[in-house]
Amino acid sequence: MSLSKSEEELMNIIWRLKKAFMKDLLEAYPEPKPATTTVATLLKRMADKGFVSYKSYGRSREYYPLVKKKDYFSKHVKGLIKNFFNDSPSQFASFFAEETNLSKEELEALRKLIDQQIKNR
Amino acid sequence: MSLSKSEEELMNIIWRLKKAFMKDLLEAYPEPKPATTTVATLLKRMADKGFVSYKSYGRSREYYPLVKKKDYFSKHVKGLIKNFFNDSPSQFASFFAEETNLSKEELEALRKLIDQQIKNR
DNA sequence: AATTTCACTCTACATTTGTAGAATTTAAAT
DNA sequence: ATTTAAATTCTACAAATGTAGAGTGAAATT
Repeated sequence: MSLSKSEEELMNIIWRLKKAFMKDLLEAYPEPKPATTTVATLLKRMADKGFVSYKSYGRSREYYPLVKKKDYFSKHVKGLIKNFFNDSPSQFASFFAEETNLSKEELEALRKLIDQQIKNR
Repeated sequence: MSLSKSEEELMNIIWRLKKAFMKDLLEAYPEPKPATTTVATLLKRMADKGFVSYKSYGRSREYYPLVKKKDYFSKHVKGLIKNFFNDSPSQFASFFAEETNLSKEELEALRKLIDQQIKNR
């Protein structure tokens, strides 16, 4: 089960805030903000799908993520790689290096990182 | 306008084959293959969305992509980066380098590529 | 020429998604 | 205690998606 577009948007807010009440979520939305009921519906669906949970405080709830952003994202990228790059991360990586417009600084930082990785093997 | 999950799957087949008649598409599908009419519906929707077109040969059509895989994919990754990494490709890159399990060889190949990129600036 | 086969169109329908009003609950404020 | 305000639930509904049967027309086969 995965999140839809607008659920994903909300999920991002929740990850960012770490935990939040309804009003925090609404505040965090950019204009034009959705109706409270819309967010409530999304939250319910996301809870059903197992992506968020909450702690009740009287009338209201403090929502928090059940899935780590890293994990969610990992799965995402893996899907992309599988679909578009014959399941080959390196094929993907080279595409990425060529196509994304990284600045010289960014590229150098990235190289440093890769060196680090190589050492760690 | 973007492609749905199953449209994307079909799109991948079309990219792979470069051009294809209905029967080629069906052949290319893994088991369990969808009904012809299902594929036809998807093709129609994809044509409406501007992702594929076709050349008619009598009773049947030869379909081909209107959008390059590279371009489609690019947009995809940009979206991901925007959503999950504050719009920072390098942040994404480092995540990628850390999380994806590239082999030493792959990492070295990737470094070579990055060096190339750095030179080209 | 008659029949079979294939691709396409039309129609259909269940599920998921995006969005939100109405009603309800309940805490907070007066 | 009464009113108000916020959060939740219920209900709804249009659009998008996944899937495919029925019907049609034309090409290929017999």
